Amino acid sequence: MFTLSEENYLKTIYHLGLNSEIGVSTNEIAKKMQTKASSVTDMIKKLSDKNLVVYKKYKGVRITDFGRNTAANIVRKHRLWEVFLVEKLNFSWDEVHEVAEQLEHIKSPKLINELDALLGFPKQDPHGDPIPDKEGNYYPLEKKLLATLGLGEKGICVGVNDSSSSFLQFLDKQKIALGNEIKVLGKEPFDDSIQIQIANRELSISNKIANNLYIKIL
Amino acid sequence: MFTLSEENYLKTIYHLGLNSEIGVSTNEIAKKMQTKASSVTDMIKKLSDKNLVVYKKYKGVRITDFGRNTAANIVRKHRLWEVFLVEKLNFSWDEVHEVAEQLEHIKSPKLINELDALLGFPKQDPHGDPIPDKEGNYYPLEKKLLATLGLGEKGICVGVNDSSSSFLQFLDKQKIALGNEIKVLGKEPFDDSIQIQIANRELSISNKIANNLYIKIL
DNA sequence: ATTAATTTTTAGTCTTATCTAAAATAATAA
DNA sequence: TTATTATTTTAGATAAGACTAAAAATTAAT
Repeated sequence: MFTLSEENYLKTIYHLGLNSEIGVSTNEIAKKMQTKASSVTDMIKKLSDKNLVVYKKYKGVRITDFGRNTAANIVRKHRLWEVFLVEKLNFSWDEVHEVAEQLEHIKSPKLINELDALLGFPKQDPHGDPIPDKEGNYYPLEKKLLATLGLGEKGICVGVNDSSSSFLQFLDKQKIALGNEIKVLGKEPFDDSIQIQIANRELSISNKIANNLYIKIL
Repeated sequence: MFTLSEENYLKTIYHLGLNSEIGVSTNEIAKKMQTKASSVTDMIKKLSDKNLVVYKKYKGVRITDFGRNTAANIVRKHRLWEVFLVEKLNFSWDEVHEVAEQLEHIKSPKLINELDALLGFPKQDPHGDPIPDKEGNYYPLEKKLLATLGLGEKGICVGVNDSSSSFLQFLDKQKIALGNEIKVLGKEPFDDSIQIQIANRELSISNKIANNLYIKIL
């Protein structure tokens, strides 16, 4: 199978390539992985030898169908473990990532299928991100950034764009959780802040926050 | 912290040293780890540098208090994961070892403490082996090998000596499980087999089996 | 108490995954 | 279009963990 390092590089290439038609550049990968471009070139060759990516010198990499499938399976494991940690082990949503980064590399098909069943076959992780099925397919929710909603629009909080601890902890402090209903009461042109109603409270939300919260329109 | 390899060597040294006063030999470790004596010597030096073992050239190693504590913590994780796999994920007791070997290296104190709570703070793993507490202490059950019981003696099946898949699958097939009450009906001098009563059935058990089943005397 | 056999260690090599520095290629600007 | 800048690759080095073969130390046997 694949080494820890190979899996981590593949996952990064998978995420970086999701919304782009062209290849993923060496520097992009290096930045995301906090490593050097030369290390990336080395690893890319290994991934290419294993048919996980297609590599053309100086032209970046593109993931293959096999690679995409393999990566989606790692993402599936990561997100299922995140659900487990929150639902069964009382982790908060800002604590799960680091541990899931370790757990996603455990090799046992039975383990992950049984875990899926134990959790009731969840479709989203604690941050609202979709969990791929066994075939690597997933169905992203229809969602918009809070910042793009118009005055008076209503929706349900379904995910975050930024999963950093500081952002998630901010949401906890403001008692904003996935599933909450939100209505836009006002938009302030001066600083692009937004006034919202959430669970019978009124809050003023900065533009930065509004650009990192996903809403499903009702 | 410690690498995967360091943890695996330490665990082996811990287990090999449990019932002996003298040091553990290089060859013993190599045999158990399925590796070469020279690799063991290399690793022993690393463990010694990290104060996990005391090493004297040609004299084998002894684990330190710090090493014993570290090893017991890995064993604690291994056995808690085994309980989880059996109790929550429908693994059978012959399937758990391989996966637990991976899971035992996950680093997260919160994870293991919450897992312990989720499982109801179990004291034994699915094979009847004791689970060390956070301080590395554990309390082995008073137990005897079935082969050593006298005629008419009764007890409860509390553990296995051999955890190989083939032995565990044999027990499953014979419907012998931990917790079952067993009574010795007869002992056959010719082949040292034993006649037992278990859950209203009578069985003839070979000496080899009887030497791998632990019984708590009633 | 030497010799022989076994165990353990050392020395040197290999692979994986990293890095730095330099060379090669591609992209951009004058 | 040529020169400059940025990106990417290559070459060579390093560290961890493993191996083989040979040397050294210990143990066993005559």
